[in-house]
Amino acid sequence: MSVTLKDIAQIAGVSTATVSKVISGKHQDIGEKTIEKIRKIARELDYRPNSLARSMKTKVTRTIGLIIPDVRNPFFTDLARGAEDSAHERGYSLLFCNSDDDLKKEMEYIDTLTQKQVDGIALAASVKRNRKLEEGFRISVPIVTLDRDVYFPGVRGHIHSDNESGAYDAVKYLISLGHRRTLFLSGDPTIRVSKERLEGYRRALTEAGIEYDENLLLGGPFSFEYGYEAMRTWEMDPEVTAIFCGNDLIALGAIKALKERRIKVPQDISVMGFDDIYLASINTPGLTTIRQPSYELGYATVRRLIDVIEGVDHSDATMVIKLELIPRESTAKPKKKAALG
Amino acid sequence: MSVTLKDIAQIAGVSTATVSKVISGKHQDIGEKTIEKIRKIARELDYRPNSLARSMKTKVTRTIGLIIPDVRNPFFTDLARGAEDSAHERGYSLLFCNSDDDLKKEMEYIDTLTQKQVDGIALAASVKRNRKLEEGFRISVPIVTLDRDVYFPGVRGHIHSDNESGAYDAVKYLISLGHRRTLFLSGDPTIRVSKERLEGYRRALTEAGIEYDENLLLGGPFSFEYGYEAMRTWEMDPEVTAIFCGNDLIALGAIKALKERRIKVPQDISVMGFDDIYLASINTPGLTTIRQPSYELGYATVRRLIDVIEGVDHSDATMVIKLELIPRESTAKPKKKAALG
DNA sequence: TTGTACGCGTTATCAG
DNA sequence: CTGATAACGCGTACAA
Repeated sequence: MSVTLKDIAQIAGVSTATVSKVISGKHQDIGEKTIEKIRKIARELDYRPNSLARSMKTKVTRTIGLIIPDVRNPFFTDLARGAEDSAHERGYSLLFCNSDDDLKKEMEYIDTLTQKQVDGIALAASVKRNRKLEEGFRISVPIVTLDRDVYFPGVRGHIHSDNESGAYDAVKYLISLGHRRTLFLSGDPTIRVSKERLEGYRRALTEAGIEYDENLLLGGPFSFEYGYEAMRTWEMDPEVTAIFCGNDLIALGAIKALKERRIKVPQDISVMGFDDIYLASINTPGLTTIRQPSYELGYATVRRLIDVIEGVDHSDATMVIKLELIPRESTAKPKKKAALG
Repeated sequence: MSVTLKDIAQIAGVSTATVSKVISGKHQDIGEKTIEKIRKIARELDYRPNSLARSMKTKVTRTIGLIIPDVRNPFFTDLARGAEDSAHERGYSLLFCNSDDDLKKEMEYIDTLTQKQVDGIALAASVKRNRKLEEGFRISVPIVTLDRDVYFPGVRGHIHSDNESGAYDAVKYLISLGHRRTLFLSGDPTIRVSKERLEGYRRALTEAGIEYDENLLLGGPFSFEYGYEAMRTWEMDPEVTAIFCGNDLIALGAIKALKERRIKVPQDISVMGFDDIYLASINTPGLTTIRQPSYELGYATVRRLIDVIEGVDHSDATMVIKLELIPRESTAKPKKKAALG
């Protein structure tokens, strides 16, 4: 059995109230000698407060939940770390949940977290939503969502990247290099981030007076394997001189397939990614991409969440993160031949 | 305020004891009608048990801690996911902590976890240990350690990879291809895993009648950057036809530097890694490596931990995981020229 | 300056 | 079959 306040009180010959005050630093009105005595005993007995009991009284656990689809997705790896750092800095612990993009699992996690009395939840929601199901789901703790849309009632904040502008910048950059026909190898086209990126893609085209061609839109999972397969089986279009990918994994898969088909990147075709995961920088060629500050995203989300929890409420409920273009070696001007058709 | 047992009891006109029994399924001796009544009210009020209160009584939180150096290290990314899956399957939640290889931070985390009354801790300890400090550190919860040595008293199990054999297999494989001089680009040579891998390296050499040359041992951080720098500045030794790296990141860095120096992998020089992180498979060329099942390692560690917690004690206190060689394209027979000197 | 007493929400023990 | 009642460890009015 571990040592409790009562034990200390008994040994010191004082009441638990006194000990409690000393331990939790509220000893404005306790005698110097008693303070010292209690501290000494606590040290000797290696006393550790029981957070559970404390939380029962205070209604505060200093624990928050983080729900993400899968840490192994590099985007969420960094995000998770950012979230943990943010929590740790503010003295909170993080309960770690992988939902596998499964709404049911996600809701079960929310349930568990709620029962464990977390002070709040940072939710990178699963892709597949079910509006009906969600709207009937009662949540009693503050939630801040991240990167995806959620219909749970009671969401207290929303943080996401400016996907539209990011995609716009990407395609504009390709156009500025001289690319007129750019394949958009999107991720799952049904989810919001993909739609937003498509918007950006189209805006850049429109602005440059290039007509949108829906044959240049391909979509699939956000994975290396998808990018690889898509480009392995892709029917070459000699006028396409660039590929803009839904994320870096897709881009890296595409590059691998192109290599195998003896199509040189960037000499024959330029490739752009999205996210700027670590692999993007160490790949050969280095991948030109749109950097999503995923660490910062996780960090900011948890900071916001804790602000909400602690009542340091921010006025604006949703926060949009700006993205940045990182030029590397996977993009170049199209060859004259190709450009001329 | 959320609804409690008492609320339900009041409405149902029974005692909290009765409600408690029904809610937690211990109603062998409760009347059918009362059961139904209570269930109905609970449903209508959307009652959620308060885990904190429950844990206070039962002394069990069904929460465990996971301490790793950094999720962003790909090895630990998978390990973390394996750990979470394992915990989730058994109905446990996971408190997620990144120690940054800092013993002090690690001890602080252990402290917090203890106060939060976790049922146990899975610890992938930081590299830099301090025997003296550790041995004075009292820990009251079961700990299972993972991959690294720890001197905390009270450690209840230890799981690690068979590094020596892994390295032995790697070098033996290189030798079987015909390589006689293999550079060992180790990770931090002062830590145990590195020492074990060096042992394996030497054993393979000895067995093949090749003399160990300490000039062929280089060591540094387990990072891409280190591998890159080391090979960028390496003074070419034409007799060295293979490089065995302390982990995959080092290997990938080395390959990048070699590429820049116009040294072809594997034609001019073979490169082997260690770990088999995801990048190893998608890199070009695919990296021959020793697969450490990091997901499984995390999974097994948590399973063991929970077995200890629940008293399903295993007899053997330490478990060694076998490693597997994954041949890919970064290794080949040395060119005749080189082989002939 | 210190102590008393109660409550947080739950479970367990035992008596009815 | 059901219900008081006492814990669990701590914090906090309020009293002394």
